Amino acid sequence: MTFDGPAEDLMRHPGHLLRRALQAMNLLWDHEVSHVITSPQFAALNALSGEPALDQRTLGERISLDRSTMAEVVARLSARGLIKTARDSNDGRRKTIRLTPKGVATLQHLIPRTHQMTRRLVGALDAKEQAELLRLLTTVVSSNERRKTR
Amino acid sequence: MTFDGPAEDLMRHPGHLLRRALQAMNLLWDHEVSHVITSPQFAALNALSGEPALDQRTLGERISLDRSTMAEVVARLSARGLIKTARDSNDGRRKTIRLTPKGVATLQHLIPRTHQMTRRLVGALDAKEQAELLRLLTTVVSSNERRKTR
DNA sequence: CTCCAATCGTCGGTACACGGAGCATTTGGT
DNA sequence: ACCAAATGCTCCGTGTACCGACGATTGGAG
Repeated sequence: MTFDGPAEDLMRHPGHLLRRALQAMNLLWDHEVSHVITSPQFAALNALSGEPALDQRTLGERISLDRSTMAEVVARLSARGLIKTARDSNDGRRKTIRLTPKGVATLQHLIPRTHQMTRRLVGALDAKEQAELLRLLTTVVSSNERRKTR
Repeated sequence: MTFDGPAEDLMRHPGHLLRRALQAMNLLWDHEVSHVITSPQFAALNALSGEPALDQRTLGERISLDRSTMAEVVARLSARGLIKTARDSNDGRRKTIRLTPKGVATLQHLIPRTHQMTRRLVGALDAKEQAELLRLLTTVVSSNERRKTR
């Protein structure tokens, strides 16, 4: 028995393709959106624009980040002056997080760029295919929803 | 002007969905495949099964990892005794990498588990949709191929 | 044959991403 | 009112992932 190629063709593994696709997205993000604000940071700002004064854990649930990662992202956004944190007066355990005016401005500034980035990312697909990709990914994501965010 | 929700619906951003999908994949990987060998590590072993004695950089190109990350993955696989590295006698800069018997055995052992993991990941889609997802992701990945791996 | 540019690997720095342990605070059951 | 369980955040350890800089080595131009 000889080896003509790898044991598995990774190009047929959705997991591998997802990793590659996300790498491409991150690369495009740096070029087209910002090399300062990352996509998880953008997601956090965006979530706060709809629900101000979220506590850290809930914010993490909204954008699907665990506690540890959320803490780091919050620290960086805070250091950049895009958000402000405060202890919840009703619950001393919680940290409530709010956008600063600078955070709002940054978010508004980046939104068109994210659309441009998306166009480049999926530009090789026609409109129908783009919609289908969105639908399939949404199905995969929601069917694998995490039971519990530690 | 009031805010009824976030400025953007991230569920319509392919980039965000890719991140979520990859998170789901990684979670499944831990449960269904191995919490010791990660998916990039598996990819490396798999690539080596098809092309023994690759140098570190080329191995990275095969599975789409940059030199720094590849170095770390190689170090971990080496520490686990799954690969063996040696200086290339023809080119002192290069490190050639080979699977050990233990590496081959581990790869063979994990392959069925990766398929099981994939079934769970995309199980909510029918066969036709799974094939379509694979096709769309492949198109996105190849249309955003990196020009140069630093 | 001798430099010089290109190349390979390393290292340090930054940023996600997650689990587990630990601490403070809150809450629910009695 | 009290204490135990639950909860929110932090800290630590591990593992991708990438960039820029650096040293060693190679190979080609002159």
